[in-house]
Amino acid sequence: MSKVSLPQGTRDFSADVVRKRNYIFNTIRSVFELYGFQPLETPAMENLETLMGKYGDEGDKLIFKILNNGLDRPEKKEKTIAAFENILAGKNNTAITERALRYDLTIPFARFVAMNHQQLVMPFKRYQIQPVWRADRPQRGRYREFYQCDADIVGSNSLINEVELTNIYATVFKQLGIDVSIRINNRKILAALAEVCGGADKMIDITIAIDKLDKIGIDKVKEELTNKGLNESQLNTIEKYLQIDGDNRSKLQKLNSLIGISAIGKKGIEEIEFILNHTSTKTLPIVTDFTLARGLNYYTGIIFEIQATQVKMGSIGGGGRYDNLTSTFQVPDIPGVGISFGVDRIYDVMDELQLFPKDVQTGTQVLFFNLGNLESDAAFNLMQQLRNKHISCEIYHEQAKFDKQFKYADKKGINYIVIIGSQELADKTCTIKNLLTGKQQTITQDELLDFVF
RNA sequence: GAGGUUGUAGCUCAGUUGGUUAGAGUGUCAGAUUGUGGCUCUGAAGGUCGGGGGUUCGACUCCCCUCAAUCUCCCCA
Repeated sequence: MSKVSLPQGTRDFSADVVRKRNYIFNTIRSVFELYGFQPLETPAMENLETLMGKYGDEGDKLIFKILNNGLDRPEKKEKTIAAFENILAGKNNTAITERALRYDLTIPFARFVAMNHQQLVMPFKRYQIQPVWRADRPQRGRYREFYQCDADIVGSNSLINEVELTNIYATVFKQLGIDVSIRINNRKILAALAEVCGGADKMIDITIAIDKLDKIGIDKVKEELTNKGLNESQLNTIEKYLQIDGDNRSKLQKLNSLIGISAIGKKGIEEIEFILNHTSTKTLPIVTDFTLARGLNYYTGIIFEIQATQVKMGSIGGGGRYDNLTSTFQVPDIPGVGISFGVDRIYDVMDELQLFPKDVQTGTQVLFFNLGNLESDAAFNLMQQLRNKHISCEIYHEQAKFDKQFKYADKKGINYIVIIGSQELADKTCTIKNLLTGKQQTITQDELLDFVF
């Protein structure tokens, strides 16, 4: 074992992995652009105070903080020690750390909007594909450095935006070849359930409990809610709510009879109906799921979650509507709605189902054999001309036996080799061989430049 | 943050109740093979057994600590 190592939860990506990941990134990016979203990049680090308090207590603990420089300067000693005592007491102290690594893309985006909202053309549609860092305990599919791909629309309350985002999900996963179900729900419906159960203040407890339904079963959910102080008739309502089934339309009908008396519940149902009416459920795999809650507390309307249907895996995407994105940055509430793609999990799903196209791995297309000084000079010249035609080529790094040069091409997955030896040099020809078919032909050097690889 | 499992060559893994010089397959490199690869054969390199400490005459093996991977909970992508 080597002594050099990687920090916990981080990874190197070798060529074949990078190519496959780029295939996913490029697919997502091109669809974002197709729908009129603009790119945004923000710094790897933010001021600590920008991030703290935005992700809940658990989230705050998982933020990577950056140690200030110059703490060892003698004149700062007293201050540093005092600040360190503060840290030990569980408080933050900017004398020791005032910057932190980006934890997600949403809060930096909110910060950006708060700083620039007067210049931005509203509604502002941005997408962002960058790594984020979390001091989480790594597990399968969970890392301390991973990429997020977000698209958000801010400054508009229109449900057209939700429809567009639903279509983006459908388009991306269709292009990638992954069968998914797009589960949707509405926070307003969850709020109405809490209201009807006589405990509007219990909404958080109720949503956390019912979100676990498929994991722990209905009895455990009821048990958990009893412990939170819900009574028998409230539990009955929730049980009826959880038993709603059928297709999307009949689910909404049953839901309406249960919580339709609540104004906010009616609104929530109407919003979901709007999405269903403006998308084709024949082609889009939209499934209403009233148990869907999603962890982040800032969602206020429609929420999404994407599940791969052929592989057992956590969600590979999610998002929703929020009404108060910028309020914590002293800017009047700007509403928005956004979605996110989990690239690392999408990669795992595609790898398992072997969905990556074969040509993803094509690197160098042509290898020129190196058969001597004069020969390689001629090869060099031709190689540069091919490169000008956007054909990626390389020349073997030294004169060597055929055997070695063939094996090099084989290992690197190069499909064509071009041989220019003394004979070809004299004739101004070259021999080109397709390593997949084994066929070879000798053509003039001029013809090589127009060869279709 | 709590608990469990695992860690031996680049990779996949053997290694007996603690016993002398830790093995195999695969991969790598060289040769058989001086203008036609993938096969075959021969040979070589590659490990202070994740790291540190302890018990012992003696530790890959037993104990403690630590690091990493992985699983469950929590939380999430």
